[in-house]
Amino acid sequence: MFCDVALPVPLDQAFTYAVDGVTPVVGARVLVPFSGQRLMGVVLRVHEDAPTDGFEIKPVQQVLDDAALLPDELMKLAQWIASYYVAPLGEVLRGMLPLAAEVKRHFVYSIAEAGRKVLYEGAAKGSSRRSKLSPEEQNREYAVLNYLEGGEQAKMSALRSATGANKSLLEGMVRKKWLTREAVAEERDARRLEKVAVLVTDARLPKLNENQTAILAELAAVGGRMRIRDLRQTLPAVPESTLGTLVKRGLVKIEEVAENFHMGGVGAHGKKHAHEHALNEAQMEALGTIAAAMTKGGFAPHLLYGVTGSGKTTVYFAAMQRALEAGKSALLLVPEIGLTPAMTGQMVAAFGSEVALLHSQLTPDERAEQWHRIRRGEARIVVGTRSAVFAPMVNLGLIIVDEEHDSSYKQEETPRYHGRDVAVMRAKFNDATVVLGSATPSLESWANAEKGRYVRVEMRQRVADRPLPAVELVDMRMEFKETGQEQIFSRRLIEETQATLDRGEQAIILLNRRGYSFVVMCRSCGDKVECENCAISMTYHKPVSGNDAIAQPGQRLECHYCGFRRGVPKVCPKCGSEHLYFLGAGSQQGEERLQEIFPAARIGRMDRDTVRGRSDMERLLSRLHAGEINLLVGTQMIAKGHDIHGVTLVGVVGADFALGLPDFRAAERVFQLLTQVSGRAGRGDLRGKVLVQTYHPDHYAIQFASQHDYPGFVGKEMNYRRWMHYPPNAVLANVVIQSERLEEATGWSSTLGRWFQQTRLDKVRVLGPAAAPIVRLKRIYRYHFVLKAEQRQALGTTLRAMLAFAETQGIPRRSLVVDVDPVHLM
DNA sequence: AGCACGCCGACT
DNA sequence: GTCGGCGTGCTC
Repeated sequence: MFCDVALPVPLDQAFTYAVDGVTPVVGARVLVPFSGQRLMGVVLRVHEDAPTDGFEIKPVQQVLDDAALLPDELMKLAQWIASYYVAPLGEVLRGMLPLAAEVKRHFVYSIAEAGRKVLYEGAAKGSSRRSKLSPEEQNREYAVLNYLEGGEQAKMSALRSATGANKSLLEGMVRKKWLTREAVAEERDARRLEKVAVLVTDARLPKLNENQTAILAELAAVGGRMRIRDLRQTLPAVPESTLGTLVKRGLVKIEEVAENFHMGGVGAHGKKHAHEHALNEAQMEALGTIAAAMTKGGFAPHLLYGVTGSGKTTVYFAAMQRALEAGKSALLLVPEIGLTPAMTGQMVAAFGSEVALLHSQLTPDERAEQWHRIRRGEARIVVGTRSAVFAPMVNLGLIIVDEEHDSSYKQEETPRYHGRDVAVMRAKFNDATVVLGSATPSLESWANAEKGRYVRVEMRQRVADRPLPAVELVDMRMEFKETGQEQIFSRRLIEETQATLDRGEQAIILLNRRGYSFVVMCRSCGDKVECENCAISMTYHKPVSGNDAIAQPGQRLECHYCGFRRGVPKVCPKCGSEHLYFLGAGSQQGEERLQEIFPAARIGRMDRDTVRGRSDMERLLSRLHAGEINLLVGTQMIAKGHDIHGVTLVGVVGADFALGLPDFRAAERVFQLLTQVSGRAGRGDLRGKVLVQTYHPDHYAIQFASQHDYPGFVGKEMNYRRWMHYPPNAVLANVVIQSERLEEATGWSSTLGRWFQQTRLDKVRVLGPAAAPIVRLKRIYRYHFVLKAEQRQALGTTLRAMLAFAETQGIPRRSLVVDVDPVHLM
């Protein structure tokens, strides 16, 4: 018997192993030897076709699961992703399994012939005397040989604690052939165990003392079993030994079970049981459509277009509740869990222990634990970020993708999948209902609804008939003409902010750049201070003292792409001039200016420098809710779904700079950002107002956003996309050729360019090669092609052919990044 | 990717 | 003769 195994290596193929022992099933994990390593892979096929090629067939070392760990539909989904995104299946599967934590990989060492010789013939002879190693290290080597003399294998950690040997010492001994080394990998159960006291029901009750009775009564009261930890808390007066006595007398037994997940750090605050709130008419209608689809069963994709404040979340809750009532499970995808603590808090409040949270801040153990809870059917409501789309749901009935337009659903490393699109495919494989929700749907989803592929559900009104905020545009060109100077904040914005604060209301101001100044420029040569590793201007971060800003880089210039930091140069690094000046205001400078303008305001800042984790976000938001902050400045983080009732003014500064970027999605991005941030205003009883400072007041993205006219925007933007053959009216792939050596990157690019020209491509247009918009990133030079096709199939065929050709040219696979449906072309 | 293997130059 | 640093090529 043989089995084909997908391994987490960047190779587009499966590997065949012999099975001599337990035969694994498809979807089970196996441990196999691979190029001197031991890797965990997933079985794709079990068969009896002896491979014909001349390679050696190694045996499977261990079968880790006796049943398929990945259900059939997830295996299918993995195959689809591998094919659609042109990614190695093994890497796709690795991304699906959280179980990396459960396989420990390490080396074991044992003594070899030469090592014994050294040991027996003594220190005086042989090469060791001439060794460069210090006497101390030589002694360690002997200690290692001594330790292993009996012929046992030992792990590095054991050798380290016994002899003080480190890795390089052991590796050196392997090279001298004193030791042999073998890769091992073993499974471990990532779940923590905890002890549970279980009442033995059929035991005859002997005479008991008070404490013993108390324990038995407590156990009986809660149904016969209880965690020992809880028991101790409930009966603090009863000594610990009493339980032991009961066990000895056969009245209670102790079981070890996998510990239940502890909801660390998520307060179950927020509106309790939001799903029970009365829905308004539009919400009822939306719920009705979704629920009907669930009842009917089968694949049913929906686009829920609801303006900001229309109460989409409430509909999600109610729909998930319906799924539970129908005995199904439901999956809610959100862009970033840490940024919407209210949503997760409400989920936990509403569904309690049925909820599992999956997000990037879980440790591998916690992730594995959640995964198993879901797989066992204990958690039927799952809330998570992108990769939660692979949660091993039991009886999945509903998938909701909140803020489906959000670009954080796109994974920017292999496999470069889009969480929203995978969610739709998953729903298809699972015969489930899928709901894509947004106030600003992506053009792709909108087009799918127009074509009738998705059912469109609309909620055009805010809850409680609150009006959408009035939007006023401030023409910054006029502002400059009239004031004669370049200021961050216009007179109108200052005036309105003052009025808002005077009324005792709150204002938030979006300043969509981090740091203090995002460009340091030389007046003499015009060059900007660039990162050493990237073709990117460095951002100036002003040091602050004392206040609540958290992340303060020690060096003041920072590259936002690779993290490189340096001091502010005294003179221009290129021409030596002393005339360096700082351009462009970021959120940090915005905060400083606002404090100058409004000395009495209680200002908070929300950006990646002040918000690192969920707790920072929660603290800022609760201060805002409590009114401790009445003026909040921040980057687009502030636009994400927060429901702050006291905010009546939203200011937008410099959000339109993106319109100047060479990016076909620029208008869409700006429209989304303006709409989302405007949606933060007027969510309470008071009417909201939005002031947008812009240099492009006539641009359609700005105009339609100011009129809250999504359909108008889409109409215009769709024309442009059609005209230019951009998605959703064409399919796109970005192919980046990268190398640390410029000559390689350009050489390979022109090789591929020639191939594209010579090959008669079927209905695929190739643009390039050209320098990527960021031509150097983290020391790597980048060139790219953009491929456009009418038909997706033609695109896939071309990409695969290109990869095959690249292989014949000796272009390493990892130097080619294939991005299907890219969200940006950087 | 990650590992083995081999070649080279430096050092003893 | 030994050691460590890379470039290359392969992985069932």
